[in-house]
Formats: sequence, structure tokens, C-alpha cells
Amino acid sequence: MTKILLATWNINSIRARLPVLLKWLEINDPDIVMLQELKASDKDIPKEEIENLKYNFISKGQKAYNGVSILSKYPLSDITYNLPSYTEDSQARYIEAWVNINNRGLRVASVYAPNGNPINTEKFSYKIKWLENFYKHSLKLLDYEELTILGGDYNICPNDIDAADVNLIAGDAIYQKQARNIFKSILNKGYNDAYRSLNLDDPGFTYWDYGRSFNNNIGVRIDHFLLSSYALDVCENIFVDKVPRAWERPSDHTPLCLEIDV
DNA sequence: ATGCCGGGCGAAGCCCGA
Repeated sequence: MTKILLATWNINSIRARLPVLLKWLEINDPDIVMLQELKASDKDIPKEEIENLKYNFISKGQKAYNGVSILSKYPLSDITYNLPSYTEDSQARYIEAWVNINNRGLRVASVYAPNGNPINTEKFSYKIKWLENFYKHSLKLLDYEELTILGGDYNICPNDIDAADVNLIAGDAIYQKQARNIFKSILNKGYNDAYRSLNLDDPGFTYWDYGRSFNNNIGVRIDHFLLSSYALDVCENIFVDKVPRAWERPSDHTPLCLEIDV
């Protein structure tokens, strides 16, 4: 058996966050990392520094906004650079790959769902359209009957326990029923919200606004690992690493970590 | 409880994030 540590992290600019990212990688030595919000085109991503830490690095970058990547100590293949169900999407929000681990493996994706604010605008309808297409593709992946791990910033706060104060986000796109219902549909079709499957009581916040929110613990749980049942079966542990959120020049998100034994 | 932070772009002020 091989123990694998995975993480998903919205780093809010890979260039501004490079020192924090490299420090975190060196301390924790994760095997697979899904990053979101790189805010850089592929040519502007400092991938050599990451590859120097013995990672295979793939990305779908975009100038100024969005951008997703996967880091892996194991070989990556069968790479998909967008949602096959939404190839006309102009924003870099999805990358998927097969990870070969000792001639077995798992399928992973780095997911960055749209923010969707303000509601009652085309930004929110785009969020819903994107999520519907993600839903469609995620169902297709279930047919493969693989260890499937879809990690990312879903920009969805699934339930009341996932927010410090629901009154603060009542009008926010992350808390709208339309978006939350799509998330629930994905779970109803067979995916597991890994954090909530294993932690019934801890809120598990992964995001705190810049300013005083982190010190006051006014957070939300919007970053998630969605697992096929085969992946949940090999899941050993899942936890939020709040440490880098307290470092200098942090991202407003902190890593969500998952340990599996395959 | 809004962008007052923070980042990108591009060279001031606007777009974006949740």
C-alpha cells in the first residue's frame, strides 16, 4: 500500500504566492496538489521553481484571472484542459488528469467554479451554467468506476454549518439555493463531500476574507474534495491546514488536505 | 457586512474575488 497526501488550495495568484506555496510544499511534501486562481497565463507561471521540488506540473493558465493546475510526484497522463461538457467556456477553470501510482492510479481534477457575484446578474447565471456542465461531466466520470478525486474551490457553502454566520452570506452567490442544489445533486448521484463525510461537527472553514476575518474566525467552507465511492473507501484522513493562512502575505484560502492509501 | 483587503493590469483607477 502507498500513502498519498493530496491538497487543494486556491492560492490567489501563483506569482504573488510563490514564496508561501514553496514553503508550504517543502514543509508538508504533499504528493498531489490542485491549485486554483493562478491569475497568470501559462508562460508567466513560475513552473521551474515547482518542478525543482520534484513535481510534475500541468496548468491551464489565463492572463489576470482564473487559472488551475495540478502538481504531482507521480506521472500524469490523459490530461483534459477544460470541461468536456463545456468546451466553449472561455475561462480557465478545470484541469483533469490520470495519476499513475505503481501501475494503479486515480483520476484527479482541479476545479475553480465561478464566484457568481453579484446575484441577479449574468455573472450568477454563468455560475449556474458552469456548475450544470460540471455536474454533467462529473456523472460521466462516475461511469469509469475509478478512484475519482475532484478537488477545488467550488464557491459553494453547502449547509448552514459551513459558515460562521449565514446572515453575512445570505445574499452571496456562495449561499444561493440554486448553486447549493447542484452541489447536493452531485452528492445524490454518488459523490462524497469528503470533509463532511468524516467531520460531522467541525465547520472546516477554508476561506476567510482579508482583514480581521481570520482572527475572528469569520470563515466559510467553500473548498471541497468530492470523491467517488472507490476513493472514499481508501480515504484515511481529511483536514484543513490553517497554518499558512497566518503567514505573511497569505492567500485568503487555506489548503484542504486528504490522505489516501492505495 | 461593504469590497474598508489584496491582486492584476498598467501606470490611475477599474475589474475581480465571496
